[in-house]
Parts: sequence; structure tokens; C-alpha cells
Amino acid sequence: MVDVARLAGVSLKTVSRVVNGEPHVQRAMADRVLAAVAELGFQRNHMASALRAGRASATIGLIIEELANPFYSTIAHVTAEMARDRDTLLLSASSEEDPVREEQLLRDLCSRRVDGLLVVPAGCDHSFLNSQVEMGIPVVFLDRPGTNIEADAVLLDNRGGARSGVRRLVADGHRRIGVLLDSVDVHTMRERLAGAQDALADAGIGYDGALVRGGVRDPATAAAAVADMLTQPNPPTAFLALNNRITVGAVQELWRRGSDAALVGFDDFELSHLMPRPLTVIGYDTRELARRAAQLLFARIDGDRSRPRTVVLPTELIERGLTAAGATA
Amino acid sequence: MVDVARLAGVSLKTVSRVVNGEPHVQRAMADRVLAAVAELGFQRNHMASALRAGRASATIGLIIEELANPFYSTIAHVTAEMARDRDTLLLSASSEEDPVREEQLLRDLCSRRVDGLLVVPAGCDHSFLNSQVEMGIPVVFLDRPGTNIEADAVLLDNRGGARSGVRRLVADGHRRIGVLLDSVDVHTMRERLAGAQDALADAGIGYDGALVRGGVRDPATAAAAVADMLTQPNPPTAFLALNNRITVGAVQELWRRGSDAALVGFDDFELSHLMPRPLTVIGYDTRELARRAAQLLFARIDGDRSRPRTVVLPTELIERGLTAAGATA
DNA sequence: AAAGAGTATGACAACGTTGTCCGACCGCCG
DNA sequence: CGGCGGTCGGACAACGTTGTCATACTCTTT
Repeated sequence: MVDVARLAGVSLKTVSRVVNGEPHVQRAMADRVLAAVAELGFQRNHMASALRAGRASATIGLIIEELANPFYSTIAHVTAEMARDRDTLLLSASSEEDPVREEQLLRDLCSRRVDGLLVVPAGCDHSFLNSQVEMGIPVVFLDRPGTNIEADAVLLDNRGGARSGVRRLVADGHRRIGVLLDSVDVHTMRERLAGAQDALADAGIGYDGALVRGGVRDPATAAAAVADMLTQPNPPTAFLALNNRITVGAVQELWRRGSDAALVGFDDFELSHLMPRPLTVIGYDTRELARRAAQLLFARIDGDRSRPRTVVLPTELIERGLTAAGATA
Repeated sequence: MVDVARLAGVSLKTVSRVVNGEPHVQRAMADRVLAAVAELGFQRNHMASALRAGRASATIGLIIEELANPFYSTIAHVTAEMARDRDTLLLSASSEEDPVREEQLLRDLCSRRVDGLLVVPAGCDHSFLNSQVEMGIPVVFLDRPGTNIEADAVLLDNRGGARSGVRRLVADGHRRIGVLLDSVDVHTMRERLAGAQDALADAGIGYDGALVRGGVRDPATAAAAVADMLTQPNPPTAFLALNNRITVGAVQELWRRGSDAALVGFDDFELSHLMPRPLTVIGYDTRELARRAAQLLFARIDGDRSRPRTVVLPTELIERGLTAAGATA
């Protein structure tokens, strides 16, 4: 910028004015400055500019579990789009479900003075964010609530969704329903499991530990779990898969075996309607989830100081497959 | 930082030293400083720090077409992971295939002094990046080459891939092969189409314009195009879908009609093996694509000044479905 | 014609940090 | 006891930008 000023024969401040489109600069002078800018390929240093004014960095931070997962990449996309409408860019990072890493990333984002944080939390203690919030970096949690911190959160009705799925299976005559889940350490899994148990309790069906399988991390494990449960005495006549990876594995295994066990999966996914057997899923609007979270965050950034809110978005039972207890019953 | 210094009763510089872990600070003093840091919740301002030293911002910029698309989100994920190993964060944005927007985003990223740029180009002129490259912001193009700029690029063997797909169909006895593509404005589409024509020429099969359908933007359009082509006189006995969205639409329509036309799709995708009919696809390693691009970029950031390289990664024909010309032939 | 109002430009400090340098203090040796 | 090398702390400038204020000039008004 000094060089531009020298080349144009004007003061530093005049260059600043021209670059920022401030008024009160003569046409001829502005043209001279612009010519110099073009000749030197000058580009305003956004960092210095933000620093000077103590101004916003026009950046928001997004922490998710894994960017390559369609659920999270949809969130990233929607928030990036909404950020762009405010000339804000998105600094995104994956925690890989690692609390330590999550904290590192969050601290890093804070030290870069992002205008706000969107977090799908993996950790179990976010108290260290309290000071940041006080110092003006608002935080909104997505999909799971933060812990030890009062902050906005946008969640799904996981419990209600699972409940409606199981209620449906029960209505169709199923009494032995296998539930496949990842880890109970994850908030959403706990909620979904609780919802399933709610529905069973509603129907007066007792809890059978043998029908709940945890630690199902991927499609392969899911397939194995299904295979195993089906070969036990008194096998389930229906399955509830508590996330989409599990659903995929279960579909594959049921289809492979030609089993007519019913299946309801939590999470809709892109090609679910093209699966080899029709599939009933508990769906929701991922884009809306992200949209609401981003709206909350931007409101906070714009100075909203009202009490933290928790928004719970509904789920919807998308009935595609036949779930009725069939010939095997 | 001034506050910390005051609270700890030391000078500004001492705080800086402690925060940066520089040597030559007495233990007692360091502890006092750390206590003050903790009490005030101080966090070093990364922007000011980078500004001062003219140092790297520990940020790289990624421009892709659309973050929600699994192909691009995989790229984003891999590059973010590699960046993290260097304590670098990823600033990502979607161009939505809009050249104007792409240029805006790129300029914005440059003004934030990112350490480097990874770009899946949508625009048709990247000459404006030349000055940035000269000024030390290296650029690596992914999936498609940049235009009017000498820069590294990591590409796929689109032409070879399409060629091998069509060669396979020809070997199986097909003579009328419908080709479905998005827009010829996109580099990859042109290359893939050229590859298909190569294979036809190799086999001595003349070009028939009626067998090539452009402007197929999504699964629905693809389905319509397939339906239309199959109802023409002398319909194709096989299809080549030039991207995965098209493939999905084509699968769906062929399956719906119970057609036994063969299908080869460019791009593998997550649940392709679970499609209602087995599917032969032209696959490649998206992660490797991103990995190589990031490697090139980091080498440049670390000072590699050798001539720009173009890396072309191989594709692979993944034969799952039967492609033989069947009863309809 | 003088005063006032407004416009155009520039000098300077400041944002939060760190590199450079200088001085203070320590213990040690001659 | 004076000087010397080493360690530690601090004053100051600088990174690139912009807000504040002062100044010089132009034009209008009485």
C-alpha cells in the first residue's frame, strides 16, 4: 500500500480511501491510485484490515465429525452458503469424534478470532468455551447439545423419531425388534435408543437385552450383527437401525439372506429409495437443521443477547417398505 | 496481552515470550504470567501474530463446485486432514460452477493471505491468479486444469476411462451406444465424450449424433433422456452415463422399464453395489486425487520452485453388471 | 470582502503481536 | 573488589491497515 501511494504520488490514507470506496476523493486522484493498484497488483490485506478496526474477521468456524460424511457435508454446504450472503467464509475442520482434537480445533479457531462457531460436539465438556462466549465469540451447537455451557443448540427429535419408528413396527405386529446402534457414548444414539424403549414400553413389551446390539460402527459390523441375531433362537422379526451406515449394512444382509424381517432405519440417505428392498426410514431435514443453526449464530453475531435457545426439529417417518410381520411370524 | 502483562507485573515482551515458549524466562515469572493468562482467559491473536512476522496464516483455501457433493466433500476432507498435520486450517467455499463467483471467492481468499489455493476450476480464465502466484500464493488445480495460467494440476484420465468403458461395451457386441452427459462446457465432460468417441472410432463405428444427449443435469433429466432414446426407432442397446448423477437416473429408468440395455457409468459412488441392477462403473481414487494435489501444494508452500507439473491419475473399469448385448440385440 | 460551510488531502496513532536491541543483574574469576 | 560473560527483562519499532484530527482549499453567503 505504501508502494501504491508512492507510485501514485499520494498519501497512504488516500489509497486507503480509494481502496475502500470512501467518498471525498477527486476523480483524477482516484484514477491515478487505481492505475497504481492495477500496476502493482495490490490487494488489500484482510487480516491487517480486520486487526486495525478490531473488526470482525468475516469468518465463521465449523467443527463437525467428518467432512466426508454426507450429513456433515450438507451442513457445511448450507452454512457456507448462508455465510456467503454475509461475505463471510467458512473455516471448517473435522473432529473425528475426538474430544481432545475438538478442543484443539476450537481453540485454534478462537485464536483466529472467528466471528462465531458452529459445533457438532464430540467432547463431553465445553466449559472452556464459556470465556470465549463472554469475549464475544458466540457458539451454536448442532445435532447434539454442548456440555457445561449455556449456548444455543439446534437438535433433532431423535427420541420421538425412534419412538415413531418402533411404534410403527409394533403396530404391524412385531414383538421382537432388534435394535442396532453405534456407541451409547454418543448423545444421539442414547436418545434414539431411549425413544425405541419408550415405544416398547408404551406397547407393554418388556426389555430384552439380547435384542440390543451396540458398537455397530459400520455397514460390515451391522451385517454381521444382523446375521448373528437372526441365527439365535427366537430371532427378531424386525430391526431398527439407529443410523444410516447401520441401515445400509442391515439392508444388505437381509437382502443377501432373502430374509423378510422388517427394517426401519434412522436417517434417510441419498439413494435409499433405490435399495434392493424398499426401506422405511426416519428422515429429517438436514438442510433445515443447518439453516436454523446458522440463523441463530448470525443473530448472535449481530448482537442478539437473549437467553440461549434450544430448537428441536421434527423427524418424519417415511414409509416405503412393507413392515408388516409376514409369513415368518 | 497488555492486561496480562499488567496483572503479572511484567512487560509485554515477557508475556509474548512465555506464550510462545521462548527460552530465557525465569520459572517463577513464567508461572506468574501463565496464572494471569489463565485468569484473564487470554488467547493469542493469530491474525496479529501472523501480520507482525509477515508469516504464513496457517490457512489454505479450497474452491470446489459444491461442498454437499460427495466427490467434493471427500476432497475437502482429505485436504483438511493433510492440512491439519501442518497445523493449517481449511477455508472452503463452493463456486457453484459460477465463474464470476469463483473469481470473487479466489480474490477474497487471496486478500486473506492464505498460504495456498486448491481449486476445482469453474471459470475459463484464471490469468488473474498469475500475479498472486508471483506474490507467493501457490495454486494447484484439481480435477480440471486451470486456464491461462501455468500451475500444477492433478487430473483424472477421463478420456482413457470413458474409452475403456465404451471399449468394453463394444467388445460385448454393442453397436448403438447412447451417451448421456451434462454440459460440454465442462472440461471433464468434453474429455469423457472424446474418450467415448475414441473407442467408437477404434471399433470403426460411425458417429451418430442422435446417440449423444447433452444437458443432462440431474437424475430426473437422465431418466427422461433414457426413456426418450429407448422409444426412438433403432434405440441404443447400451448407455454410457458420464457422471454419477446421470448414472443414478439411468439405472432407475432402465430398472423401471425392465429394460435389459447395458449401462456403464462414469464415477463410482457409495452405494453403487446396492443398486437394483448390477452396475459397471468407471471408478477412480478420489482420495488419492486430493492427496496428490495437497502434496503438490504443500511442496510449493515449502518453497518448491520447479516447473509446474500435471499429474494424471488412472481410472479403473469396475465390472459388476452384465454388459453383454442380450436378447434385444 | 470577510466569514462560514463544505470538500479534499495528509499526518499520525493505533490495532495486537513479535524481532531487535539494550541494559540490568547474577555469579565468577583475576 | 573490579571486570566479564551470561542470563533475563523491557523499551521500541514494525507488520499493513484505518479512524481521528488537522489543514488547505473552494465555493457560497451576507
